[in-house]
Amino acid sequence: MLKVHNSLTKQKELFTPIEAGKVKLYVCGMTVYDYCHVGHARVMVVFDVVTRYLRASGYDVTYTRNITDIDDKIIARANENGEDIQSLTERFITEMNHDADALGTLRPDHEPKATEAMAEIITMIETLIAKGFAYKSDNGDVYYDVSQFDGYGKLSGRNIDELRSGERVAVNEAKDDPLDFVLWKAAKPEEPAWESPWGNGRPGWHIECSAMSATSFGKHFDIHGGGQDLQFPHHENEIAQSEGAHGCQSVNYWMHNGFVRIDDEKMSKSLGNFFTVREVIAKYDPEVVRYFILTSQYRSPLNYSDEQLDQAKNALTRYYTALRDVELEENVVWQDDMEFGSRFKVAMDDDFNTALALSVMADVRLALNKAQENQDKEQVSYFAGLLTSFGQVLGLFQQSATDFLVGDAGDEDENAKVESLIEARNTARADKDWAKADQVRDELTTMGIVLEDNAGKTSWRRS
RNA sequence: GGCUGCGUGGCAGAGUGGUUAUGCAGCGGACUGCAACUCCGUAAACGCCGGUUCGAUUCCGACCGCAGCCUCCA
Repeated sequence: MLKVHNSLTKQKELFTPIEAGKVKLYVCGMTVYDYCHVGHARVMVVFDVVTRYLRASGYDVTYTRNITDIDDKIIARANENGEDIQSLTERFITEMNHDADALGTLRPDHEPKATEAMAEIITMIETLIAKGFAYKSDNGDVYYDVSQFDGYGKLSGRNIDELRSGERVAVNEAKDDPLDFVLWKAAKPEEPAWESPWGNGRPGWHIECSAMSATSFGKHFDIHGGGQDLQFPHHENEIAQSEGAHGCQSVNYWMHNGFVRIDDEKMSKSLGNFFTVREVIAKYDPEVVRYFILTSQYRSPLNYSDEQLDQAKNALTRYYTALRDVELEENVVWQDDMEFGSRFKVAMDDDFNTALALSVMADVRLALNKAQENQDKEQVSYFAGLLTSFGQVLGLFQQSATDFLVGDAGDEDENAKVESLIEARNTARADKDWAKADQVRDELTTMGIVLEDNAGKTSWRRS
């Protein structure tokens, strides 16, 4: 029985889909004006695992993740670059896909773009105005009238009075109330604009998600996900829009993943303390990054550091070492495994507790290594199959052990050199010329090569 | 200031009212020519102070510390 932590109720709830066997999942994606950083990687990986696990649990999942391809920052960045907006956004969509693929995330089923949802956005704003939830102001902007929506604040756990007393609400003359938020922005000169009943302009940020999720799933869907920082105001506003326009509950389960931190501080663009995915995967195998993300429960903060990445790398190296040169049993179904499989299920059913699930995998690895020592071929291939079966759910072990340990993009010449040095060392060993053998090994160590002598065979990996 | 969450062994990170988390690192041993790999064993923790309880790291309260949101942010 899967339990999901629902931000709306602040507790874990039994997951029951609206339509039996089907899950409609919407996740807020990227604003495409820059490279993805590790925080974005976390959202992508977390909801990739959610999708994989729901599917493994027998649900037919439809996964929609939007792309914000028009907003203030995009316009600003395009101007800075002297670049066309569309060329900027297309460029970073390509880069995002590159990073997402490297991290081993499955593509969402739908990736709607804001600029391609203008008709739906405008229709929804018209509905909100018609129902008295929105008004056009003198400056041509259209605002949402927060006071008209009873449930405002129910997701982020605050009320209108509290918000009003907050010191940091910016004053904007055009609004009836400082808490009102923009649905449609009147065009300024030189800015991209779309025609609308309120004149040329472009949508506010929040409305696109309400429009696109409704287009994907209709008025009511199962899970809405995103980073914790979107809870307020973005998701709060989404609820106000969707429920205002449709007159019914929009989302059953809200899921928010925790932040990635650096030195106990949130990683964010505004603080400038972020690492992009591409700089990290230049140093570490992308799967190491993925493993690192899965070492903590998705709602907990995740502290980023080289030390943590090194730990993840060492752990993953041990898995791949166990899987190396093993003939694995195909089609092992982890759900059929009474011991490890059921423990894995308990872990994942408890709000996708990947940290606990990894500890089950560690036990499988131990069982695999022991079987290896006992030369029990059947057990070895079973546990190897089981391990990769778990790996399917977590998106791990998606490459060959050799590729991970040796590096698939390894330099051919260097690989040949390593092989010949190993051969020379083994000749020396056969002659019991230990000085020579050790000298060769030292040379390899200097090259960053680690040797492992096993059962008359020497394996190697890059350190 | 308001609201929310957190504080576990060297590091990371689960979990529980009374019994081993797990991983990385460490230590001892087996294996090895020596190592590495692997296995076996081992030590080490629940911020502080009260309360509830036969018993609390786990429940309750105060305190201290940290983080996040209240403004764009995954």
